[in-house]
Amino acid sequence: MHVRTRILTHATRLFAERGYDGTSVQQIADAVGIRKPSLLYYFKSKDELRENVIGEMLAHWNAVLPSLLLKAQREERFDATMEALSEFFIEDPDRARILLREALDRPKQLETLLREFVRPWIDVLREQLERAKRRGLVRGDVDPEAYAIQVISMAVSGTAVVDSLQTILPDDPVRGTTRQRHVRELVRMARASLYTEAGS
Amino acid sequence: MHVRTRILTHATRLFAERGYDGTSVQQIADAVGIRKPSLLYYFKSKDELRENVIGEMLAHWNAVLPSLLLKAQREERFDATMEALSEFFIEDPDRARILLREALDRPKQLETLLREFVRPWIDVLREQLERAKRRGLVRGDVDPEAYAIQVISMAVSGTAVVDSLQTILPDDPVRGTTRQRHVRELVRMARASLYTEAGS
DNA sequence: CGCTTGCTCTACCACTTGGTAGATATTATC
DNA sequence: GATAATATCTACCAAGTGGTAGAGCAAGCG
Repeated sequence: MHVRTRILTHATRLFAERGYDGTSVQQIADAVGIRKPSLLYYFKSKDELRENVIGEMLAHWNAVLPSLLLKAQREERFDATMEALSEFFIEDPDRARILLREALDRPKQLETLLREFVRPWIDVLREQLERAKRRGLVRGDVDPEAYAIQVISMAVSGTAVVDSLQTILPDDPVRGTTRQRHVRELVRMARASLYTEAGS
Repeated sequence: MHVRTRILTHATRLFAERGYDGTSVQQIADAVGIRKPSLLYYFKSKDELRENVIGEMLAHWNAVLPSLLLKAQREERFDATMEALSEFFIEDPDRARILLREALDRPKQLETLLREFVRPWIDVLREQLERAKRRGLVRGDVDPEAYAIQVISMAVSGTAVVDSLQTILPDDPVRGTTRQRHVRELVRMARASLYTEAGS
């Protein structure tokens, strides 16, 4: 694996764990096993490194999501769309943590990214839901954009903070682990609040 | 207003906005209008200041929540319990932002605080829901703890990141502002996914 | 008055921060 | 083998970090 990639891997992990301001270039260099100026040879500033970490995540988003979402669209299963969206974060909690940190630290910049990378898919989902409403499959009082945001919120923040949840949502012999209980309830709520009797 | 209080106010605002690592003692002192050593006369380290900021929030939690929650309990309206919990954060977004930052930065410490300040109320809620399930008012497949966490997640993270949401959830002449749409959908989802036909 | 207590300040400290200059290797190309 | 491009290093920098020492000063009290 090339040095540049190794830097991105460790930077992603550390930014997710301690945040941008909580991580020094020195610590990242140490983790990779190189000197600080060597790191700054590949990324000429700490900020450029951060942009590339986010860029990598978004590239993966664009590579993975479309096929999942289009499949859900063909099958007219709207909750599957939401599951696919959530799966992206549940699969790697660091993605959720970095996204959440960006939302807190740089809300304006994040808005620009959301416009480009998330908005189009929300539009697709809205059209699906409006059609399904007319056929009586989906509740009439659903606000599609707000619904999508709430489900993604649950997936992102739940995934990001799962480490603090053990006390409140303990492992249970019949209900499963903290994470299993968490995801199962997310899916249950998303479905139950979306479909009419006819639609479910 | 006394100096100590003013320090706490500005520290809360700045920690919420830029995070603990992203805020220097100097910046807080500047905001208050005093010199750095004066600040450190009241709080003998930056970490002690952080602990007091969190302590203030938890004190307010303990002062405000119990009456709201017990009222909801007497009326047997479980969704009102969740609304009361959410209201605490929606009322002041800084609370949500600081809580979320603590969850990301210090998950283990937060777990201890949750055990003391949140767990008891979750237990109250669970008993309410189990009773209501037996009477057929609440869906049998609800996982009470997981449900509570999901609703709080939606309130906290939604409130914390509302500044990034304008693009995806724009103001709408008929549906209202971003925040109104967001809260309305939260309440709708919480209710719709909780009650049976008989219970709603 | 003299003395203490509470508060705010100036001046300073050791250390870390992000970043640069420039020498030195390593590798590929002719 | 000479040369050029790529990569990694040592040594350094100015600025900022959290924190301390201790002087000054005002108010309250005997």
